[in-house]
Amino acid sequence: MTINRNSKIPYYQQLYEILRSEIEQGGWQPGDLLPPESELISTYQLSRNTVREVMDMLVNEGFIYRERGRGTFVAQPKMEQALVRIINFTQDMQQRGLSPSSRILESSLLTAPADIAEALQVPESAELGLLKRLRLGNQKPMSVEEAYFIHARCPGFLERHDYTRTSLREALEQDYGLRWLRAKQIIRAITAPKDIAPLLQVTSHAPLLMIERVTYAEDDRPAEFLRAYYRGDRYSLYNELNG
Amino acid sequence: MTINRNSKIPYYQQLYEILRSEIEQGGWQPGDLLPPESELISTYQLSRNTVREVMDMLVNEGFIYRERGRGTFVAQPKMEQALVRIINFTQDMQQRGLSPSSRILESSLLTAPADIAEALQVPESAELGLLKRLRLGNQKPMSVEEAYFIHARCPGFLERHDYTRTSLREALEQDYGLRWLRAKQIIRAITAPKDIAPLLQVTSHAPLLMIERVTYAEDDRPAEFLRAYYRGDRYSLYNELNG
DNA sequence: TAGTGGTCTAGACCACAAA
DNA sequence: TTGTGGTCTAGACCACTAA
Repeated sequence: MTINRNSKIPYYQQLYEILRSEIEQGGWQPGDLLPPESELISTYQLSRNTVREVMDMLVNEGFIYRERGRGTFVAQPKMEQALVRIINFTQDMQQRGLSPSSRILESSLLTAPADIAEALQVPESAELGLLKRLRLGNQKPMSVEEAYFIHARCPGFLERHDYTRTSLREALEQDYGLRWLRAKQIIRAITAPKDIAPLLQVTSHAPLLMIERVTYAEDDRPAEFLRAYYRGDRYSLYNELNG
Repeated sequence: MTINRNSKIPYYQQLYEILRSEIEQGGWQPGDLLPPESELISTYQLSRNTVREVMDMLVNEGFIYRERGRGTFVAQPKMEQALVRIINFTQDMQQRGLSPSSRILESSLLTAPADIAEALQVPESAELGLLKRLRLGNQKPMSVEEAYFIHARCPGFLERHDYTRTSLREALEQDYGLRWLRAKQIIRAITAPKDIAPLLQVTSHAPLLMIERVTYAEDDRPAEFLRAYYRGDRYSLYNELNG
C-alpha cells in the first residue's frame, strides 16, 4: 500500500485508511509497537506533519496511544466503542468477551410508520424493509433488534443473504455501495413491552435499555433506522468523558 | 489575554484556554463568526499550524465548526455533551431547556462501602463525604444523585457551601484546587430501588437510567464517585457516532 | 477577485525513555 | 547517547464562498 499522488483523496486520508485497516484487519495486534514516525515518513514519503495528523486521528479515536520516548502502540479495543463508533452486534459482543449469535424473528416489507418515516425523512407511504432479530450472547437472549431500511435504496436486500450470519452493514456496502458515515442515537430506560418481554425471557416489568439509532450514508441522507431493546441485567454502556 | 512565552505551558494549550473561555464565558455567542485564522495568527503571534491545532481541538470537542471559504463559527451547545464532556446537572438541564433546581437529601460522612472504595481506589476504612441530592427540572423530580468524595482530599467541604446553589465541581476547584480531568461512566437500566422510587415519585417497578461515574483529578487519581438515578420517562441520552 | 479554510512541506529544538 | 514523540515555525498551493 502506497500513497496515490494522483488521487483527489488527500494524502492524510489515504494514510489513515492504510493504518486503520492494518490495525482492524489484525496486521498489528493490541500492544504492538507501531513503526516510529520517522519510518512512516520515509515509507510513505510524507512530511512529519502529515504523518502526525493521521496519528492524531487514530489517537483521538482510541486505536493507538503514544508514549513519549518509547513509541506508539496499538490500543486494546475499548468497550466504549459502542458509544463512539458505529459497530455491529458481533463486534460489540466480542469486545465484551461474549460469543454472539442471532435468530431471525421477522423479515418483511411494510409501509413506514409515522415516527420512523420522520426519522428516515421519507413520506409515510414509503416502503420499508424490516429485519427483526433476536440477539444472543453466549446463547442467552441479549437484545431484540428491529432494523428498518428504505426499500428503494436497497431493493431485494432481504432475500440476498442469510442475516443470521451476514452483517447487514456489510451486505449493504457490498451490494448497494451504501457506506455508513455517521449516526445519531437516543438511549432510554423503559419497561419491557409485552411483545418484547417473552423474547428476552423477562417479565413485562423488567427494565430494558432501548436504543434508537438513525444511520446516515455518505450522501448524508438517512439510510437505516434501528431500534434495539437490551436486557437491563445483561447489558450496560460504558464511556469516558473529558473535563 | 496573550501568550506567555516564558511559561512551561505549551502555546497551543494557552491559546486553547483563551479561546475556550471566550466561548464559555459568553464573549462569543453561538452562531458568531470567529476571527479568521490570519487574525488569530497576528493577534497571538503564533504560526498557522499552532493556531489550527487549537481550532482542531475545539472542533473535535464540538465548540466550533468551520465552513470553507466562509469562516469559523461558534457551535450551538449540543445535547450529546452529556456523553462527551463532564458537565453538571445545571448545564445539562439548561441544554435540555429545563429550569434546574435541587434539594439536599443527605450530607454526611461515612466509611467507604466496598464497591465505592474499589472505584475510588481507597481502603474500605477510608472516610468519605456523601452529598445526596434530589434534582428537579422545571420543579419536577428528574433524578437522585449520590456524590461520594474522598474526605482526606477535601476536608470540611460539606460545611463550606450551600450545595442547593453551588456546584460541587466549582467548590472543589476553588477551595482545594481539585480540577477534574476525565471520567469513566457506566449506564444501566434498572427498576427503581425502594428507597429511590418515592423520591422520584414513581412506583418501584418504574424503569430508571442509572449512571455511575468515577471522576479523575489532574493527578489521574480518582476524586469522586457519582451514582445518579434518572427517571426513564423524563430523561434520555443522546449522542452521535462515526462510521 | 479577495478572503476564508484545507492540505502539505521541510525544517527546528525540546523532553523523555532506554540502553 | 540515541531514538522516540511533543511543540513550533514559515512558508506554499489549493478549493470554496461571497462580493
